Amino acid sequence: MHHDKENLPVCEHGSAHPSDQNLVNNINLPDDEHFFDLAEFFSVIGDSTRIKILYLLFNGECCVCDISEKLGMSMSAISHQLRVLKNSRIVKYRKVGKSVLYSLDDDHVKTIINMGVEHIEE
Amino acid sequence: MHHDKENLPVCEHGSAHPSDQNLVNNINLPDDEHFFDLAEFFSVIGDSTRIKILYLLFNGECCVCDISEKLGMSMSAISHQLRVLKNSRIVKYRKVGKSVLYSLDDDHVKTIINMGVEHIEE
DNA sequence: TTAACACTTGAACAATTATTCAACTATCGA
DNA sequence: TCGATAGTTGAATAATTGTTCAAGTGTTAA
Repeated sequence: MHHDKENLPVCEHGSAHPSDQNLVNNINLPDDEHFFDLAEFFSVIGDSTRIKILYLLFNGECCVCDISEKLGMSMSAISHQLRVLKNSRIVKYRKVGKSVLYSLDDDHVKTIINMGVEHIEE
Repeated sequence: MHHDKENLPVCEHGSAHPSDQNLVNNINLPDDEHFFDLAEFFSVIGDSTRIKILYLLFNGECCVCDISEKLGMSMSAISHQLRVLKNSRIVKYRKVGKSVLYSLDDDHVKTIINMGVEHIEE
């Protein structure tokens, strides 16, 4: 769809790959779905609002109202983002009276985000 | 800019927060810049094409041409994405003759991506 | 039952972004 | 020098996406 095989360049790997065994040609990639799912997971974390929400949830479960108040954003905006997090099974929820309490579904995410912090702080 | 404080709901935390010490109010958030940088880092990883490129680079340095060929995409598209990865200091490069060899700048990223794999595989 | 509250949802709009295309630089071999 | 190769870059386009707005659901207290 977005590419014509005939127009691809043919690299001769002159000085870069001196031997016959070209490393990159020996790699077989996992299927596209694997990369798509992986990219989707990281792009869900890759949003300021959603990272802030997760940061709040590091301290325990929290209702939509409190998150909204703390982040200074509308409940609608937060609710939309919580749905994205829920669909990726990063957060879960339970209903208590009028409130819906959200919490992390998995401690994994906390570890991954903390590694991200280490990277940007170099 | 995108929010009117007066319109925010005032949550009474009835059954959800029985005690006086409302947990969420005691959390003080890092500044926006911190979350912005963190989100940007994850969104750079959160793209199929860029994850594929990084996957190839897990095996060592590679020229733009080979990446382009292996992923079945134009050199221009790959070059654009390599720039994004370079700007986030996720990859580095060196020039050898006509080629430009890219490689991971940091083993950190490999670990983070592998943790992402663990998450999506549950 | 009524009103207020907590939250969700779909549509619309604005902003971001990935790829393509065309033009460009730089290096190498002849 | 000339042509071919490897790569970069800016503009344009199409697709995705975050927030707002308005209207909805369901629960609770009066």
